[in-house]
Amino acid sequence: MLSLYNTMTREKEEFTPMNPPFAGVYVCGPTVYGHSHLGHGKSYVSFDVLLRYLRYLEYKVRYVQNITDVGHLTDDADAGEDKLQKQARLEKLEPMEVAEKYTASYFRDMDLLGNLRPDISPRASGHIPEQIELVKTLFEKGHAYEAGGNVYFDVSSFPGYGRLSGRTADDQRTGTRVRSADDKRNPRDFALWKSAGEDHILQWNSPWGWGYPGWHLECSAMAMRYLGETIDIHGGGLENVFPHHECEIAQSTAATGKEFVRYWMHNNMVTVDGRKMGKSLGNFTLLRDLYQRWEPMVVRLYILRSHYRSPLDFSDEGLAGAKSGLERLISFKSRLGSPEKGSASEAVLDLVSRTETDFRKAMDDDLNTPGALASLFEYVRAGNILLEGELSEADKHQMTVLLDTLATDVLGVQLASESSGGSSEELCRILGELRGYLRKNKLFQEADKLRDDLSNAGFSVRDLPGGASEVTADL
RNA sequence: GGCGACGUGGCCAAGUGGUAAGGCAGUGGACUGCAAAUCCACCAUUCACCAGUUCGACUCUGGUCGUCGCCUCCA
Repeated sequence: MLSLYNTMTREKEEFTPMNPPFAGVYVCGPTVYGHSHLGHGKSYVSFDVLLRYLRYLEYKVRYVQNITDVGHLTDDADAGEDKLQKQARLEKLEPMEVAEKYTASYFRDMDLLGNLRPDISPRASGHIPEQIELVKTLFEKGHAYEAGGNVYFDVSSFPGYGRLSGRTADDQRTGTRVRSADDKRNPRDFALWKSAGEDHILQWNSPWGWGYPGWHLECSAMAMRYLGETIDIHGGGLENVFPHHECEIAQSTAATGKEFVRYWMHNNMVTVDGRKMGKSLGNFTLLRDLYQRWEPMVVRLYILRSHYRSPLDFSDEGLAGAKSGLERLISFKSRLGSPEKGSASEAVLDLVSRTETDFRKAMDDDLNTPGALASLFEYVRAGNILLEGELSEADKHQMTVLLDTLATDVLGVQLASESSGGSSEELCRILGELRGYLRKNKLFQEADKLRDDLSNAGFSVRDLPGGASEVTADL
């Protein structure tokens, strides 16, 4: 039974969707004004694993993840320039060109990391009518007011405000670091709709004049549009608990009178030397840069080696460890080969079922991926021992199926060495034969030179029992 | 100041009442023409520190120290 840590209750709770087998998942997506960094990677890998595991458990999941292309301001939620517009100015592009550019970049980086595409990736700018409707509803129900062309949510009208983040009314040092907009009745009130000046390119007409939606609004509007008024799981980064998710709860619940989200999930940060990796500190590493030095699957495994609710401290040592681990998994997979299906032996059946049980036990416990990986590595060792002896094709097939299911389908760790696909695979075979021939004829000097040359070119050589050699591309 | 999280071997990281998973690195051995891969063995009497509860605590309670996050935008 899968249990998930719910930020709202601060407890692990058994997960049961509202309408099984269907499950609705909404995850806060990126604001597309820059390339993705490792922090985005950790976040979206974490939720990708959630999705994959839910599907493995045979839930019919609809996964919605927004693309924020409007309304996210550079300062606090009520002031400053639109991030897209600012980036557009810097790059001398249209704001929507910026959005397209970085949306494409985001998907490219996530595809490489092995994240499945969301079922729906709604753009905030494409859902302005839904957002306006939501504001109208809040108006009608007495939760919103207009001031100076702006529309604000009246936090005092919603008693549940602060429950998710544990913040009560007087907690915040308002007015010190946050300069409140003058026309708000209460500093805690947040913008639903902002009136736009002439210099604001991204604007739409509304009952309150030309303007643009507040940042928090889009997630409520789009989540409810595609997943209904109550959604099963809503995920996002820890830093969004307050104010973003708190505001989402307020505006959604106030509008519908129904519970907005049943399980709130938040993933922890990537840190660098113990400090949060983030745009403001400027200490972020772009995924596209990381990929120059490490295979995307190494990065994915690196992320999976820590729990999603723990911080992940960025280090080359960690990445190197992940790389060795990935090589071990790949090597095991390649030892198994591509065997024919059949009926497996009891020993293998036993190992397979034991592994799957351990794996599921870890995953059921709030997606404990380090524990799940441990079960996989134990499986690899046991499997390697079995491979030393006689194994039937059916046995190998059974073991391959399990490895593919757990490592690749559920954890999303691709074990095929794609870089050596196609014609280079053929070349590797020929070079392997050559080394085997040289060794058989005791031409060790030549054989070793071939190995060294291949090594320098990024290929590994492995001599197999029986005199043949195998050449594979390094990660 | 308020809210919250965390502190486990050289590094990373599970475990939350019954006496420390797993990975990486390292050491020794088997195998090998030599390597690599693989396998075997070794690698925390101890879980920041101090009290307390308990037959028993890494695990519960209280305190101390340390680190970090949120309270402005950030996954």
